[in-house]
Amino acid sequence: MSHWLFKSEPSAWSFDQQVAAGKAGTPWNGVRNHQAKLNMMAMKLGETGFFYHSNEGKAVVGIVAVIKTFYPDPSDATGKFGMVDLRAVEALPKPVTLEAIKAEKRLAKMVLVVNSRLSVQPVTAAEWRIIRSMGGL
DNA sequence: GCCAACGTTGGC
DNA sequence: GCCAACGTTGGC
Repeated sequence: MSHWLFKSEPSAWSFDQQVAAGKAGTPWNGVRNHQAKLNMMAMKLGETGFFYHSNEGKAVVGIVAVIKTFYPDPSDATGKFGMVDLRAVEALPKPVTLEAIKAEKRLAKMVLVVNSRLSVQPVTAAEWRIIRSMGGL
């Protein structure tokens, strides 16, 4: 089982909205970056990821699960890009801020730190465990 | 196929 | 609001 990290500006789509969408989930649409696309293509049903609030908050705030694997994004006229469907699993009792992540030496190689612009990122098993525990899970 | 120009993202 | 980093576009 791999783990992932999804970035969203809360003003565009927040974890609260993801929670409100319930078990039916929502498509993670609008990705127009090939590296992010490749990451989504690698996702398997039931895999989990962090939900990260960029710009405002700048913190990992919750956990989501893949409930539908990669399929074409109908809003992409070129037909090159696609999306997966996600549902909220649970919120972190304590959001883990970017500041806290940067301060943790074991997370120095996280994609979030090294390539902050990538919107859909892989997370290693160790990073997953560390951030979950920092978040109070 | 190179690369300059431009647009966007996202931390600060 | 600024600007660095990065991706994309388009002229040559």
